[in-house]
Amino acid sequence: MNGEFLIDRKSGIAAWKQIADRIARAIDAGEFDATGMVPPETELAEHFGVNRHTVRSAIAALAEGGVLRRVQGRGTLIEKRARLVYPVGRRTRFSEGLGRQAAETDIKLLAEAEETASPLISAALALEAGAPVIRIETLNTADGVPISLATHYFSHARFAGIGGHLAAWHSITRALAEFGIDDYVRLSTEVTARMASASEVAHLALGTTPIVLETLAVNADSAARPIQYSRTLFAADRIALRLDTPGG
Amino acid sequence: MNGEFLIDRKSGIAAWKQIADRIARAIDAGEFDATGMVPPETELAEHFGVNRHTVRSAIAALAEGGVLRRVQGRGTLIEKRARLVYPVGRRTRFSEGLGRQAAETDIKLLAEAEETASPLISAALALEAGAPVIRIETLNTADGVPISLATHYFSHARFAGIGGHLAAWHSITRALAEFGIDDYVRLSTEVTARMASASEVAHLALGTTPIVLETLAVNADSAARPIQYSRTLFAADRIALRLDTPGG
DNA sequence: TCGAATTTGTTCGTATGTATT
DNA sequence: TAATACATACGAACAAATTCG
Repeated sequence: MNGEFLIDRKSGIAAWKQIADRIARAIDAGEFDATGMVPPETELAEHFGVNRHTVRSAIAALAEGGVLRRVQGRGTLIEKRARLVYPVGRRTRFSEGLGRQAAETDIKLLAEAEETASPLISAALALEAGAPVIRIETLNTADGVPISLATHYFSHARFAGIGGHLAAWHSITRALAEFGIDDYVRLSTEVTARMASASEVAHLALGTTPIVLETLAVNADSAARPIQYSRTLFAADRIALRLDTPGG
Repeated sequence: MNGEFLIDRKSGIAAWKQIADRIARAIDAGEFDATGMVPPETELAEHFGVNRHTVRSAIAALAEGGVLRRVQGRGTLIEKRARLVYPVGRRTRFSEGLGRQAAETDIKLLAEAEETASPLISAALALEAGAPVIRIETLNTADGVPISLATHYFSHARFAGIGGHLAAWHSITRALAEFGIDDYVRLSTEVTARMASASEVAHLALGTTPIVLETLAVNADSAARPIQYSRTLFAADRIALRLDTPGG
């Protein structure tokens, strides 16, 4: 947490917010692991070149978000939360991905709708332009904690009624199995990051840093025919994507 | 760009900033591709439920960042800039990755230092705890545009003086070749996202959304011995990572 | 070429929020 | 708690440039 760059007063971001973000990032980087607590308010105030009131506002916001806990007379303690690692590879499945990191994972169906495919989606699914597709929105959780928010597209001609199967099975893999898909593989994954919208913040229960990792992925059946196009949002402060590139 | 979620007045983020972010994201999603311009200020003001001045502040920030261009009497035009796709896989090399997307790439040495390895780095490089390592900071550009900011760690025992070679060759691959490394492969990559620090914003020339994709990667020689541990930051609004999952 | 409509640019003033002392 | 400075946001009016019939 270097002090060479102080607070930008014209950034459109309040000073307390900037300080809260930097404290959160320093915690994330493990800078206070030795003590398990944040430096005293007076010290932070001097470090950032602001008044102690401002530091207190920052800490209050972090305490509100469950990142810190203030104890009068002792200091400001860090509530620990490990970042989960989500493997992305040829056989990516939400239900298996987190493995031992979570006791129980769940996929909840948020919405289902029939649409005509946009050019992007029809290309990804190898459908004719404007072909009917099923859009499915899911919230994926691990031990009750929201992990990701996904939008899936399937060909309507081939997967009519998949929403019902998903709602029953709580598993994409099993819902696809109802249509004779015994196995599927991931063809491609593209990752970007951005600020979350207000509704995404709400669904993913994002805290002080509403940043999401956005993945665009295409899955194919064993005959290499594309069957699923998905856009998935991960809470960036809760999840790291891991790409394993073994073999050779 | 739905209007159901308006502006959060208690978020610590100024209204103009929130609007700027949302306009930027709508542009990114291609919502204004039909006209190539943003709706008129009065319309945006009504849409977001704010005064026209506030919208103007948002647009001013985006214009400053080169996202928009205002023309009196005509409207506010979108400056197009395609997002580059950076492939990440078993044979990831910056000099080759962007391929036809850029005419010329360059790696500039920013700093070199000798350090003792942290537990994380010594584990990644299969070194003894506290072994001396070389830390190298580079700025990687494509056609003059900053793409990524990287910190690389190498064993000092094996790669003493690599900084000089890197400065001379402007290529990690060639610098490693000076030490007899004919080929190397990537073992793993971990991707997260976060807000950029002020110095990172400066190096990467980030605009209104100072979000970076952070990758942690380990490269190994042909004998599968780890030789390089790197942390790389990509400008999230300029780069998408493509995770290659070969085989099957 | 004219003129109305549209859209951005500018300048007042006022009120509120944020941060410091 | 109170005084102060500055950034933010709103409202109204008008100016200047562009478009289009």
